[in-house]
Amino acid sequence: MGEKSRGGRGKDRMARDVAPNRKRARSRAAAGGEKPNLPKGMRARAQIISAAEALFNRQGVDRASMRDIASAARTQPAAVYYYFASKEELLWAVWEKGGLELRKRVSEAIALETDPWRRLEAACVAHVTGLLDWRRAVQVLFVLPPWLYPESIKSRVVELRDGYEQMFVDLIADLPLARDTDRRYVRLSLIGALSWSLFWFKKGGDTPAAISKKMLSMLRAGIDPR
Amino acid sequence: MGEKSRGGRGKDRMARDVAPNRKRARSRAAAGGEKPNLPKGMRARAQIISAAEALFNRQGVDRASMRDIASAARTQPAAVYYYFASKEELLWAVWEKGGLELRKRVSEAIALETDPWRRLEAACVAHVTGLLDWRRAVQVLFVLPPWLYPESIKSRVVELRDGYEQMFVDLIADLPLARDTDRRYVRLSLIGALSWSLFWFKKGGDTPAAISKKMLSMLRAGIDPR
DNA sequence: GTCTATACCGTGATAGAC
DNA sequence: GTCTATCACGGTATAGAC
Repeated sequence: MGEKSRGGRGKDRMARDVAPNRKRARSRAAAGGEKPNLPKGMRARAQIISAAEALFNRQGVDRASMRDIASAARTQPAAVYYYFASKEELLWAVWEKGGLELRKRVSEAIALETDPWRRLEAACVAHVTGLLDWRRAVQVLFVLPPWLYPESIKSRVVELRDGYEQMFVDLIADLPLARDTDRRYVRLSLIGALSWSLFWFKKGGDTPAAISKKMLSMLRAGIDPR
Repeated sequence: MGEKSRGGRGKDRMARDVAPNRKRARSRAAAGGEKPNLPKGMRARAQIISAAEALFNRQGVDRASMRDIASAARTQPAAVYYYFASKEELLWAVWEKGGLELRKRVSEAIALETDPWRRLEAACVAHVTGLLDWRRAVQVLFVLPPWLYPESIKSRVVELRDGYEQMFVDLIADLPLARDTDRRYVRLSLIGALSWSLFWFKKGGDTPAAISKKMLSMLRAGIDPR
């Protein structure tokens, strides 16, 4: 996908931005009924995102073909291209959805606490729980190395991730630490240790919540008995 | 690559194992001259692995085509297939080389130390230094989530990684810790935090060695001043 | 908005001359 | 051992009827 544009005809027609779903939900929304069943277009769109989410995760972005995605969403490839200008845009839609969802989870989790350490713990639990909740999009976002982000959506992805991490920056800023503690490294260590669980987690072992709590408490107390 | 076998004709012809390079280096080696310039075959083989290493890392395994690899190695695609039965076998060769190399680095680093904490620190430094040393194969190995390992080489890859991690298991077993410390989590936290640096490291900031030392000392001492 | 049909082309892999 | 030529497949994307 990146700069290569394999398949498809011609050279680079990726950056087009079709966005047909701008003024969605007119008739029904304007008429009063707000949520009940989504306006047709949005329903299909959501289904496609959901199917893509699952396939991107299971097979990796490159191996999941638009044909497969369409088929899993019970539509035709052409329908997918009606909603998304390209595979990269579809990927962005998946990531955005997942990122915002994870962000919301964390943000709701910390809203319930006031003590800085407990707030951070709640955030960690939400982070890992969200990540490990199988079949969800966030994984791909967190697991793909940044230098492989498709060029056309890179800036948006980076912004999304930065926004997410900012929550942790703030949480760690509130901790009562020694003056010379490097809070940046606290964050990087913590997020690294937690997120790495993606690579080794197996169902049947410790729960995501248990993992987070153990790791945070280790980092908090240290492991050297001195 | 995984279970899908896209491209290529027919269905599944991947698991073949050609290995023409079994009894390499006869004439010259038997004749006495051991190292000077490698027997032709090995030289070409090494060049291909090296090119693949770079491309797999830069573009991701799926986007790096055998054509590109051949071209970067200044050969023809068919020549690549002379040395490697399939792309997956080439990937394995790259990973094996990188994994063994990293292992060697760590193992040499700890040989110089006797104190358990210093040994661990040396290992961490070697680990991160090896990982962040740009253009090197280990990255792909560490960055690709295990569920995306190609089926045909999965067991070998897992074995390679396990062997590597075992060194850390041993190092951590030697630490003088409180009886109730969960050493498994020490390892997972540490390797996670360290390896995650792949995702955020930028040249110009802290060196790999500095990163490792900071992270280890944080985990060792804890961050809560109490 | 959705479907059928298809264009175009890069991919992994092979055959067979040399 | 290496090269030329090519195969068959399936990739992304599109055109145009409905």
